[in-house]
Amino acid sequence: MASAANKRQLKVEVVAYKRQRILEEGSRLFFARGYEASTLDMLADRLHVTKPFLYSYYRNKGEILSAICETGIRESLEAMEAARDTSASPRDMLAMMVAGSARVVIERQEYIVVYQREMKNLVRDDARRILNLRRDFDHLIANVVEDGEHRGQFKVADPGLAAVWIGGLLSWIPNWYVPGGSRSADEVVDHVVNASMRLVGAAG
Amino acid sequence: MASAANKRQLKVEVVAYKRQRILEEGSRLFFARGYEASTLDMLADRLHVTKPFLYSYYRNKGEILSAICETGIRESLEAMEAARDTSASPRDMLAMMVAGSARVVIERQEYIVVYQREMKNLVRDDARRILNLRRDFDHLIANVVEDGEHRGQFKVADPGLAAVWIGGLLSWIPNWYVPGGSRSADEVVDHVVNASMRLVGAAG
DNA sequence: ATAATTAATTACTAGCCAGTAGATTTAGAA
DNA sequence: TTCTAAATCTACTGGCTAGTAATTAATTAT
Repeated sequence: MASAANKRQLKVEVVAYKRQRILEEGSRLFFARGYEASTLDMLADRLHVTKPFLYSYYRNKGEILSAICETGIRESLEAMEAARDTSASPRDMLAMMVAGSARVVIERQEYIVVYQREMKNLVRDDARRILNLRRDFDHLIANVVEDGEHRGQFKVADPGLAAVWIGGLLSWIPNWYVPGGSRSADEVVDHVVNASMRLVGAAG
Repeated sequence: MASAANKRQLKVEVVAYKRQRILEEGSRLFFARGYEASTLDMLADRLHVTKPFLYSYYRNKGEILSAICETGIRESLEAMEAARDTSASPRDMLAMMVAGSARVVIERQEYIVVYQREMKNLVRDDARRILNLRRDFDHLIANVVEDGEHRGQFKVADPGLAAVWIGGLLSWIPNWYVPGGSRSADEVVDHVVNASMRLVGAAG
């Protein structure tokens, strides 16, 4: 039988679920129509609720956007951190990092595209917080590239720049990968990993 | 002394200049604030004119956006076509193509970024017209990559995909090149050319 | 000079939408 | 069942902006 504590716990989960559903539909809507052109009434309709419902889960429209942007970059970052925390060689580690975050980009296309496109609509504080995540992301790549360079596995002029290039490849995926199209997600991941390896001048 | 024909000619040029100035300030404004968040009154203010002035040079806000997007992609395309119309080897031709359009991207950052970000706000016909320019752009790269592959100068699995990657590198420039920053425009062009060469597996 | 035409402005409206106040329904506790 | 609190909805508004009609200013032609 359900104790009071269990019920409280359940309620917390339900709230979290509702917040997540708002982001899910929000990311699809903003992806399809753009942030400014999307109205909260549209978002509410898609969720079969009303606008004030949204306001009891997020303070305002901007907070929904910032949560979407943060989710996209944070999940990519987490995939990279998981790869960093192995003891693989720089070469394998970079491949794992790129593959991991490529999978996030593919799975969360809408979040990533909205993040890139609509960043400019974030209020200053949100923009800074999210920019810092982005910086962490770039540093993670730069560090492993630099490490590989020192160990002679890579051949690059400027590890920081190489990291930016790789970030670019990852961000570019949604521009050409069509879900359900001729290329499978795994193929796409392979291509991105290979392209990254070429960019850092990995032998092979 | 000015003939009637000369005056007519001059007037045509003045109209063209005004239209171009609208695009110039429009691209800066849309770049800085986003298309939807920019109002025509803001744009008019920057040009020291009034909103109805704009309406006598463009039918509506959307037409200004589409002209900006088209300018960005068209100039990049023209730079590529100029390189194609030489008799250079695939390797040199690709380098010239990438360098040429990289220079356009650097010079016209605002146009390019607005094009990428705000494409979704174009009405159907404009979107199609501009997408076709984009296709031409990709095909131009793909053709030279394929040619180089056949002649053994490049080593790629999928020329079409390699073209997309290179397009991605070019589009990514505005995300890290800061005008007046530590890297000169020429350095940036070199980096992009080198990265492109690595992506197509050019020897050397 | 002056009439005619072109260019640009002032002053307005219609519609849209983020955000909110207050009513109503639903769920949980006693 | 009835009472209380939480969740959600109905109904509204204030501000903003694309687009326009009517007017004035500037050019050009006669």
